[in-house]
Amino acid sequence: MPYTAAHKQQTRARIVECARMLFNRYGYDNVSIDRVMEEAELTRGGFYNHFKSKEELFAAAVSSFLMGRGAQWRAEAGVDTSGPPRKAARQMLAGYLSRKHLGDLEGQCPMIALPSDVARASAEVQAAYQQLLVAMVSLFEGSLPGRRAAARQKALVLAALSVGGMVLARTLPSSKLAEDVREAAYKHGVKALG
Amino acid sequence: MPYTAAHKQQTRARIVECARMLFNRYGYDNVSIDRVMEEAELTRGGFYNHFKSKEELFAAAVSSFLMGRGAQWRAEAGVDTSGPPRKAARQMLAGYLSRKHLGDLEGQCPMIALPSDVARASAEVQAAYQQLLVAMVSLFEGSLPGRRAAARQKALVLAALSVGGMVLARTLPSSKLAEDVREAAYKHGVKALG
DNA sequence: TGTACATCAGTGAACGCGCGTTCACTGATGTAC
DNA sequence: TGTACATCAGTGAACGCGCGTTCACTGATGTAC
Repeated sequence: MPYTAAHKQQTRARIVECARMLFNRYGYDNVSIDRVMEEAELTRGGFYNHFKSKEELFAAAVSSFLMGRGAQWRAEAGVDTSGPPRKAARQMLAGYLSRKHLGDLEGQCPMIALPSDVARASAEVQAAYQQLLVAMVSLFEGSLPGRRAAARQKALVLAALSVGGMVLARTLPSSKLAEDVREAAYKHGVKALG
Repeated sequence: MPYTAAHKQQTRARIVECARMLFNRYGYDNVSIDRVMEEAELTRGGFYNHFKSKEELFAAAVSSFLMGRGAQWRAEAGVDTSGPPRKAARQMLAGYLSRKHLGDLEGQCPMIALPSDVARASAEVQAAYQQLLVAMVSLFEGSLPGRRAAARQKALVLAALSVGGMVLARTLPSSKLAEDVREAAYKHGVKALG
């Protein structure tokens, strides 16, 4: 067998990572396969050795965030999931709703960058999006005291507030309003986490 | 002057309304000018008699919701802005986070349908989006008692929660989770409104 | 009241361009001997 | 250890197609007489 299996895997991962960054910044429809492959220092023809369609790449790109760039994101934001859950949740909230995260077009969470793109995409892409939400909800839920049902409900609210606040802030023209929304969501979240 | 000014205005309004519905359902990039004009029972060539670019149409489509389809939306949802503000805010919240609104792809609020499209569009489009948010925040803010600053902050949180809850529910595959997010956001909103 | 005219909303062919995908190929590589 | 070979990751030209926009035109209409 020429080329190792690891070599192909690495190439694939490089394509996915480039796609994730470009989709995040420009949106799914505005990024061509050519552009992704060029960014990965490859030529377009090889794309279909790795993916059966552009849509499959989309799912892989969204999905990759959790363990890939998202892990780095958590490290940079100081989110320590091995410590006390309460502390981790507070760190997550602070990092997620930070001004830094708002401005990080390529590194930001795909839940913020791509909601309407995903809403119109295949079930596979939506499933990848759901993974991200489930991870966030679980982190919040695990940090909340009291009965399970109540904690889960509160965690869902915190997730909707976090993603919603950031989506709004990203969508508005850079303005005091955008900053106010982000700030208000953060402050309310901190209070709700306790 | 052949054709009345009103005639041209009406044609323009028809194009904008068709565009709003199509953008809402399929997204800005997935709807061609040809498609919009066809839906409005016109041919593509006439488009540039009314708009200088597709992007200008986008801004008009988002902007049109507030006084156009949005007014109808409020009427159907039983939102009575001429009555007590408290009551109007409760009606708005119930309508906005309703299952019916979630399923209404063409008639839904553009803040839910098009956030990432708008985030990548021109400042004019983003300004139109901001109009919608300002209207919602004002409605909530006016219904909340207490000091202005606190009421405004609470109103921003309610808007982030409402839009965020619906954006997440729309983006997830139709699942229990989507329904849970919508429900949790609604229940928390009701409590926060008081 | 009836008619000729000027206006401009609307038409439809055409433009250059970039898209997702296919395909015959090339050449770097791990393996068998 | 050195070499011939089979594999398949990667190449780049080509495909049909739909896009946003332009433009020379047509013909329905309100107005002047």
